Amino acid sequence: MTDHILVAVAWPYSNSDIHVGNLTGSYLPADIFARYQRLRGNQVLMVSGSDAHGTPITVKADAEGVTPEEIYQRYQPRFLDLFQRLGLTYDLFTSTHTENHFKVSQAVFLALKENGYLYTEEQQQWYSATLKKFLPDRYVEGTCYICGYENARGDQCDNCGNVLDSTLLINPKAKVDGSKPELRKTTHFFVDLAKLQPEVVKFLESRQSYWRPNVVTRSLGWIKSQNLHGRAITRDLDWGIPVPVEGWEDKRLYVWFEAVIGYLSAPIEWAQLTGQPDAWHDWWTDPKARAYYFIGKDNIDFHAILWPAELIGIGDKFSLIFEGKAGKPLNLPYDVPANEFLNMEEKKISGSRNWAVWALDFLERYDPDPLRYYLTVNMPETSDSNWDWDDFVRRNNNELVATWGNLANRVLSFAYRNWEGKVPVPGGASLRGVAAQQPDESISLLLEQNLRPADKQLLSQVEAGFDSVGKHIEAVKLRAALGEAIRLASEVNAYLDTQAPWTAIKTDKAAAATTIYTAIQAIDHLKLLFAPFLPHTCEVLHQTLGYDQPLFGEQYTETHKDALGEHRVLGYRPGAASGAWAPGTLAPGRALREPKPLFKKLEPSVAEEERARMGK
RNA sequence: CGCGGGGUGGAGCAGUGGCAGCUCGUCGGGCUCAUAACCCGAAGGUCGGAGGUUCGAGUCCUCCCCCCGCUACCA
Repeated sequence: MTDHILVAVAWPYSNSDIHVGNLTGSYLPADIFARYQRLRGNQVLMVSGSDAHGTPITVKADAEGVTPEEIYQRYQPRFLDLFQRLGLTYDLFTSTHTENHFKVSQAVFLALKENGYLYTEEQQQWYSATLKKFLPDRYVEGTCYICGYENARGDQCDNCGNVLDSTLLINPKAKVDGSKPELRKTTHFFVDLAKLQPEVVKFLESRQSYWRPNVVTRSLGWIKSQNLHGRAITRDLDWGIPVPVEGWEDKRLYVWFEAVIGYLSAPIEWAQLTGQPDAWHDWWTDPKARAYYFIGKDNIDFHAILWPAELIGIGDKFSLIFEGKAGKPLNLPYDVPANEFLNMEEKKISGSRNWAVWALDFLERYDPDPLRYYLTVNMPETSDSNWDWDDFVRRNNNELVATWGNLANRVLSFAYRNWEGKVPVPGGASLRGVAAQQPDESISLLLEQNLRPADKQLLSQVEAGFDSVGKHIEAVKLRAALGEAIRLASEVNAYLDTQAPWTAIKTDKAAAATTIYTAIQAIDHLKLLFAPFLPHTCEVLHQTLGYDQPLFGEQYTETHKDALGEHRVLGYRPGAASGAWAPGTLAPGRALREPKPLFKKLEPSVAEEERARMGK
């Protein structure tokens, strides 16, 4: 039975590079989960894209005197480059600045409107006569009406820290040209969250038994303490998605409302690009499909409350509006395994103050798998965690290199040297007498007759890992899952120490052959258990073990044109992917490729150098 | 104030009623195939504090203390 699994990953704002905190918060756990589900044989669709709209991008564009589009086009290729190098296997990583996303978002807006969940209301906002436009709160500065600080921002005072009502600012000035703005009335659409609240609460309560407490208790607590109230979903801007209502040409959909719709628009775009336009329904309207949203804790409200509210409000109207045929309701999130934050050397990561490890920069000096390893064993699954350079070096050297990398290296180089580059035959039968491609039955018989109790015991221990590691990944407990895999590697090291094939080979080569066969078989299993976490090195190991077909498929980038221009996307095609989450049987006599160490040991001085680089 | 998360041997964490565990580090020993890597053993904790429920409590209840978040174009 194969399941349809939507892996929905947080959409990065395309106004800044990605750092290790972003990675461990959402992108990396999503990829580990997706790779595991693919190995399990499930139908995975992992989607995301860059959030090209919203104030952060226009602020940066204005500061540099370029268009928001230019900002987005600058970061998009850097995202794609990073995700390929780190092996984040999005089936589609696109952007919100596509014709498809515009249409899907507008259809969602209209569905909510038709179902009676939207209403309009007048508010007052600052308007600049010189710029001839409304100013977002952040574009207005003035004197704080609470503490008297003269350079307070429209949305918050940096001096007293209070959140401000921008219309009360004293001596307001437009940030761009210093002109004095005036208050004008403007009308906006609001989504009636109060009306949706009972359904949202019901949805959250139905997930309470298995969601992380920091996600579900917090969301329920928040709703019950203050109740949901109407929230504006349009703004007076010119960058973004037009409001699909006559007379509203000067307004755009508010970015908080529109960006999450990417989880729906990206699967639709993916379906179109792969020539099966209806395929997105398998993940979105089949109630058996499960959707997992990988996000950081800052996004919990949007994914656990507001997005479900939008989906509930859409009802079954989306298909009717978007593709002109009656449809079914859209699936609500199955799980939202939000992570807490990763701190940097005990202090909060800050992109603007450059207190961060930038992912692309990191990959200039180190390999991707050690980064994936460290970020996984340190993943902030239950509380904030900490990036520490000493700890990075220690864990790389003492766990990744020593326990797992060294295990593969010591066994494979021993086998390669002593058995003519081949997998030894248990019981020590002559290599010439055993064809490398035997029928499975004769291999089973050979193993049954020649493996000793200790060998069989080790193999069944490691095979149990497919169950135990798998269960942890399914519950999105990735730290525990990887810890379990490392523990199993340690078991194999202990087994080797007991059997001491390096001694046996001098007196009883047959016994040594049985031991090394068993160890290689165990490594072949471990390779799969580690594969979701360490895909690059496991792929190399897979080849060293003599396989020709890769474990995973391949990533690619493409450029697509639509009415808005060009956008570059990242994709994934399974191709010759052959990995499966199940113990295989290693053929005795199979030719190995020359083994090389999978990981590099790092000098302890690395930690000092990296801290110096950060200016600490 | 309130709400949410967290407080477990030197460090980082797991553990929702039944002899307190894991990884790293430390100390001692073994091995020498391996990237001075691997294996075994030991020391080290009154599980933030106080009270309660129970035959039995990190684990449930009550109160208290401490840290983090709920504000930011800073994930």
